[in-house]
Amino acid sequence: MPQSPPSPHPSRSSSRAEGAAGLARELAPRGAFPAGRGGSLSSRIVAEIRDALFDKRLAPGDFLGTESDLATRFEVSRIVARDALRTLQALGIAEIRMGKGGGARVARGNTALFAEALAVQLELTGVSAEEIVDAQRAVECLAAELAAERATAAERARLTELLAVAERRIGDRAAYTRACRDFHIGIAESSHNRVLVVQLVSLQHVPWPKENRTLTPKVARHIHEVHRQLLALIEQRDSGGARRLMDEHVRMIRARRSAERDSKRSAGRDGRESADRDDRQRGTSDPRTPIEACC
Amino acid sequence: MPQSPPSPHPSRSSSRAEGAAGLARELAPRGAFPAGRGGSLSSRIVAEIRDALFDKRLAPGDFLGTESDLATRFEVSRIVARDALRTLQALGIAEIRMGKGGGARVARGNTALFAEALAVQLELTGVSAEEIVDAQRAVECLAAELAAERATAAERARLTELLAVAERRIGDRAAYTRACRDFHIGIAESSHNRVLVVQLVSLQHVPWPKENRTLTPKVARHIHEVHRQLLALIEQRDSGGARRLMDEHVRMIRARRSAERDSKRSAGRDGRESADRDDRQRGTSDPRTPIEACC
DNA sequence: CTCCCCGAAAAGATATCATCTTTAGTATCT
DNA sequence: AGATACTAAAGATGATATCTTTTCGGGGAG
Repeated sequence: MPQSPPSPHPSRSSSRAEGAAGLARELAPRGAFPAGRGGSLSSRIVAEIRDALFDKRLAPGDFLGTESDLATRFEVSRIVARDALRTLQALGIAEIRMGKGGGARVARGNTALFAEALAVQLELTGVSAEEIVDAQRAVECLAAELAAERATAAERARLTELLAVAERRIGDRAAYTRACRDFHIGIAESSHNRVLVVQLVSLQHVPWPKENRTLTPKVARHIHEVHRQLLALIEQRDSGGARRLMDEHVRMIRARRSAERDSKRSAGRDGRESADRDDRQRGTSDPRTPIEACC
Repeated sequence: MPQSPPSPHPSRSSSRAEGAAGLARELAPRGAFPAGRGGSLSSRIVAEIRDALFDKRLAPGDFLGTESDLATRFEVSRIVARDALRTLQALGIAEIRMGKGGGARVARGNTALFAEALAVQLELTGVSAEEIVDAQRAVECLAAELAAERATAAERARLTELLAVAERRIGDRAAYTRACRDFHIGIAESSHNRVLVVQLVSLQHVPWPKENRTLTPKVARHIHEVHRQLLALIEQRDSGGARRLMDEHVRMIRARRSAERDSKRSAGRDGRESADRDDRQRGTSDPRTPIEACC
């Protein structure tokens, strides 16, 4: 049944032909699992491809083959290859396209996907809002410190722009919260450390976007002032000062959140303002107050 | 140490019957996607279950059903249910068991799985060792600070024990590195912040364990002395001091790693370096210098 | 240049067999 | 009679084969 998998079009789509040709020797099942050491067939394919990635025999953008290709290459059925691709896709390793010229390719880094993975894990672990905000403090303090040391002129200009955008949003709670979050992420990006960016985005992804009730215009103006000072410290390359101010800033956010949570709890069920559509049967002592994206 | 907030042991069979019954009404496809808003059928099932998790209609340990159950409930074929379960499994949301009484259940938080997901993303993004160590600094500094504030007597005793174990391992590089890593993780656990623990474990999972050439007994004794001081500061509840010392400690680790990397490069024989076509970020730096678990 | 058609490939469905795992039940030994 | 060990059945995933449907891309006709 296998209908000539190799060498479809030697001339056109060079990247694809080249990638597929390379894979034929790079990705072939090495050692030919004799008495199958591990679990399922699909998990072996996943392990094989992941190892190839870590060994740099695969790089983002490389063509992995179609379902049929992989099935032929690993001598399994198409469903097994499909299972493996589903897993690789969920892990963010593979991107799959339908239709002619489609197939699986090694994905580029996908921050959003990873952020969701972290969110899931934190949810499953059942962490509290305080734990998340504290971790945010860890990440953002260092981000501010490094941004002060390393931000380029272009990045400083961008932060200035983000700050100006946020100022215009004061008054609109949702919009200001978003602008505020973008400013914080901009600082993380200016740190030239992508790990910090990923961690920060993840943590801000955990709490679903919600209304921020204590974010009055007065509070927003105070936050804006702090952000202005923060940017000034970064422009002065005062890494210690930026770090301290950010520390204080996030501590304040934490305190406001805790207060908000407590007031909500004590206020009880007076006005049915919570847009939660169903009262959770499980939630007697919900440890997880929904918190907002940034400020 | 706090693990699994609710649901200690749901006594299996009851949990299953009850869970399945509950799901019948909790997890049924709501709204009946008329003209399906997006994506494949399996991705809708995944989204449905993930949303149920974030909405707290599902909790770790809940029974999700067998492949056939899901196929029936969502009115799709078993293949689609299977695809969805593959994805949920890869995302760490579901655990799947074979055999009688098997099926899919909502997973407990799985740090190892998540750590690997982070490793994959960092690999795909192509981050440098420096970025990782810097992020480690962010996490560990706050961990030390919070540990000083919150560590219980039992946790302080455990740290003392871990330190003693490490001292006995001086001389054996691999064993000392492991013991050292355990001490650092112990500090993170003493912070009572599971997010920090997850982040730290993830970052230490990224670089695969390797030899640490500059970890001579002399260096190890110096590290041990720093650790001893760190523990003393934690026992004195000097959070600021603990944070500063940890900061300095990780900076030193970073410096040692960079020096190691540089010496390796200058002494290095060739390198099939240029084979990588996409020149990674930030100039030259060899993107993945193998770095060690902890010290 | 646009529209339509065709082919490649994933998405989905159905049927069937293989394998694993738990449970129950029986037989045997003490 | 009771405890242990072996065996069989049931329930579930794992895997294969063979289809139809949907989606995407490209090339050709108007």
